[in-house]
Amino acid sequence: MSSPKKRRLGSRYAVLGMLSMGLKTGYAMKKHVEGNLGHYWSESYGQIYPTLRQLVEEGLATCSEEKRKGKPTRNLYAITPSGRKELREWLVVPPEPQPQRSELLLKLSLGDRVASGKCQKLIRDYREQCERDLSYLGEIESALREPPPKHRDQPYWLMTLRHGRAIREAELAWCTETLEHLGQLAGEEK
Amino acid sequence: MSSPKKRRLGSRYAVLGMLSMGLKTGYAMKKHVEGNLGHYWSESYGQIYPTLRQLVEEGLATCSEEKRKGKPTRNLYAITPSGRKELREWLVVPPEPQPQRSELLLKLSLGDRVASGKCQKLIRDYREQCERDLSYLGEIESALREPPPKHRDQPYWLMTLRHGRAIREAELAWCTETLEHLGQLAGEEK
DNA sequence: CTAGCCATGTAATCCGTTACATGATTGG
DNA sequence: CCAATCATGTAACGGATTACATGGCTAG
Repeated sequence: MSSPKKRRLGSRYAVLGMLSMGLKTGYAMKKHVEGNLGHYWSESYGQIYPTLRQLVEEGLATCSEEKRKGKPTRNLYAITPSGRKELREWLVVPPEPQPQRSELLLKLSLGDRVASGKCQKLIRDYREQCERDLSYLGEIESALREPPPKHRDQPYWLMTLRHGRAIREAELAWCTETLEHLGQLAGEEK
Repeated sequence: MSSPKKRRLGSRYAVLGMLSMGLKTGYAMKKHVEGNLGHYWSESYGQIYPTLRQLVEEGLATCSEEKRKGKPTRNLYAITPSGRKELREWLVVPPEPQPQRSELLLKLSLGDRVASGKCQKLIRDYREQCERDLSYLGEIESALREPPPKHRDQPYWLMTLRHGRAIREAELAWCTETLEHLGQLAGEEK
C-alpha cells in the first residue's frame, strides 16, 4: 500500500530552507544560490518562482506585495510555522545516495581510444578547474569569517565549505597520481 | 550565430563507448553499467534502447537480429567507423563542470534548525555509506585485477576506481572532522 | 543614453527514471 | 511449477535548465 514513490523535491526544500534563513524574494534566493551555495547547490528561476507559489498554496509560506517608490514592486515571502515544521522533518531524513554521473571519468575510462596526450590534457584541465574551485571556496570562506556579527548558520556553512575543500584537494592529488599513470602508459606504448 | 546550445548527450556517448568496448546488446550494457560503472555512471533502459536506435539511424552503429534456438532473439549492435570517429572527437572535449547538488550539504547547512543529535546522525549515516562504497569499490578492483587476460581498458578503469577511493576517503575524513565540530557546537549550546 | 541591476514570471525543451508490458528459457 | 535471468521496448511522469518576455531605476 501507499506505493513508495520516490520524488526528489530538492528544490522545494531548498526554497523552504532559504525562507527559513530570512530571504524574502525569489530574486534574492537566486543570488544567494549563485553566490553562496554554488559549490553544492543550484537553482533556476524556473524552479524558484513556481515553488514559492506552491508553498503559499500549501500554507507553508505567505506572500505579500510590497510597493516601493523608485524601485520595482516585489513579492515578499515568509515561512509559516507549518513550513518550519515540514522543513525540520525533511532535514532529519537521511538523503538516499543520488546516482552521480561523471563525464570526466566516463571519458577517462575510454582513454585508450585517443592519443595519450589528449588524455593528459583532460586531466590537466580538470586539475585547473579544481584549483579555481579552491580559490573560489577560499573567497567565500574569508567573506564568511570576516565580519563580527556571526550568522547563526555560519558554523554549518563552514562545514560545507570544508567539505568542498576536502573533495577538491583529494581530486588534486588524484589528478597528479593519474597524470603519472598516464605517463607510464604512454612510455610502455613505445 | 550558431547559438551555443548546451545539450548534455551523456547517454549517447556512454552507449557509443560501450559499443566501442564490444558490448552488443542493450541488456548487456545495462548490466555493465550496474556492475562496473556504478560508481560514476548510471543508465536506464529508457535511455539505452532509444539511443541505440538513434545511433543506427545516424549511421554510427549497425544492428542485426540474431535468432538463436533455446534463447530469446536479440539485436546485436556494433559501432561503425564514423561512430568511432564521433566518439573520439567527444572524448577530447573537456567536460564542462556539471552543477552538482548535494542533499546532504543542503541539510547540514540548515542544521541549526534541528537538535544537534539529529545532525550527527546524518553524518554518521553518511560515513557508513562511504564505507560501504569503499568496500564495493574494493570488490570491483580485485575482480578487475584477478584474471591474467588484461583488458585493454583495464588501466583506465583502475584510474576511475582510484578516483572513487580518493573521494570516499576524503569524505570519511571530513565526516570525522565534522562530527567533532558538531560535538563542540552541542557543547557550547549548554 | 545605455548598460546593468532589480524583479517577476512562463513556455519549450531536454534529460532521465519508473513502471509497465511481453515472453522465452533454465535451474531448482 | 516457480523464480530468476535473458531480452526488448514504450509511456508516463518528473525535474531542471534555457530562452524568452517585460519593465523600471540608477550610475556612468
